[in-house]
Amino acid sequence: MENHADAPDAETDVETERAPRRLAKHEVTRARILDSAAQVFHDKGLAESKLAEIARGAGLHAGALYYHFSSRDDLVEQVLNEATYRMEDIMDRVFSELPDDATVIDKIRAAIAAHLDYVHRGDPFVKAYRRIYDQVPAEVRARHDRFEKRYGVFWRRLVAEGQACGELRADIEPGLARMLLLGAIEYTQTWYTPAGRLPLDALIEGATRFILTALDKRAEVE
Amino acid sequence: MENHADAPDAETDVETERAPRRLAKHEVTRARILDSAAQVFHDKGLAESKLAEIARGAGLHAGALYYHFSSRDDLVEQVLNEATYRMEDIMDRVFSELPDDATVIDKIRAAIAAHLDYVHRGDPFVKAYRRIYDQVPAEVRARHDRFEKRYGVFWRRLVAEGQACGELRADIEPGLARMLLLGAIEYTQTWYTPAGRLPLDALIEGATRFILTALDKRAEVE
DNA sequence: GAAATTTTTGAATTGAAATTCAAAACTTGT
DNA sequence: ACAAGTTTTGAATTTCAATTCAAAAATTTC
Repeated sequence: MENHADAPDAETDVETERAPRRLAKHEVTRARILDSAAQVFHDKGLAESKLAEIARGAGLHAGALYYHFSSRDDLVEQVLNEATYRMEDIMDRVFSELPDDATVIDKIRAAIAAHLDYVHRGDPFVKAYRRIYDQVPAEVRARHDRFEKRYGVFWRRLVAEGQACGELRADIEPGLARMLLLGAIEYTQTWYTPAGRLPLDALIEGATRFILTALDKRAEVE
Repeated sequence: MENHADAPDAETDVETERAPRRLAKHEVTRARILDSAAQVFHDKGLAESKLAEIARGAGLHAGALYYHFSSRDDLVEQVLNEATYRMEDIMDRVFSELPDDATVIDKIRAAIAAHLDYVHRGDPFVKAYRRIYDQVPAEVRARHDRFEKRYGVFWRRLVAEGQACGELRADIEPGLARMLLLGAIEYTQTWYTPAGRLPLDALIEGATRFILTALDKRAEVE
């Protein structure tokens, strides 16, 4: 009995020896399972995602998953964790690349673009996260709220800062403004697909214009 | 179990011209099941909602549901339908009450207020709808999209009309503008609770200001 | 108020998918 | 190349909730 005959190319990397220590087999497999899970979660949502399919995507049978994860919920949680790390990374990177004299409006513009770009084009984990977040068992979600909160605070600070220095209108509470703009952005996940008639760049530009006009001090109408 | 303590004019059964006909028992029960389902769906999400619990909320056992609905998915679909139906109803009413010379901006203002009010002042169907919509089996969703689309078109027309007559800025595609503003509104359901520090009126006012500024011709900034 | 009809019950069945596990297949160190 | 450890298999088991159904209860009809 051959072990996975048709499974993903058993790549015998002789010269992959580089800086980082060669990963143990179980680490590689675990990563492959997580990748597959993120993909399936994103495509199907949580309820329709079967362990058998996730395993198949990783070149394994369902039973093998239990060598790496203690349960389905555990696997779900690890995917969420991984997504969280990556999203924080992304935001950090975006901000560290901004010039020192960037205005608040510049920062918001960059953050909107980064969010939309990663969510629609980027990392499968981030996509999966947004897709399944409100479907996960309450208990798992509770353990993740910490991160959610951090992301919310990040946006709220940005808005408050803009109001304080007069770039943004001050007649909408920062907390409220933040939720409204996040709503416009997050909701794109329910309707937008980059394959459609609207290119991602156009989405980003339109959304940025919409949100910045809503917030800009100079735009106050009444 | 006494079922009808209050039996109005029993004599006038023959004339069915005026009074709304007395509902058949199965109609009443069916409505009770739908109410209970909406409640449970909203509280627990789709995956965690068991038929037994829904039945209990309606004073029945799980098996009885099958007298009224052909399957769990059927029940889910009826809840979605009812929610959409109610939403449209409200919108119709709001518009029919507007003065004839109302501007597009007036109409949008009224629609935003109606949507938020309805959704947060407690119709369980609308709440349930937003909670479970992206968790329903693809097949159910597909059959339901027809309803969903009508509501979307309604908003899109409004925006397009406003652009055509010059009240709204024309540099954001009407379809896109509609989804962004709907996002800001719909997303409130994931974070807003009327019991919190922000009164519903303030939410409505803030959201209206945010959205109308984003769209108003006079607010164009760049 | 008895027969016919509608509705509900409660237990049994089904089904789908998660989980377990002993044996088999691999990998690694010496 | 062998032994000791690691990982995967594949079939069997468990779990849990949807579904079915015959009989009972409630309701309507005549």
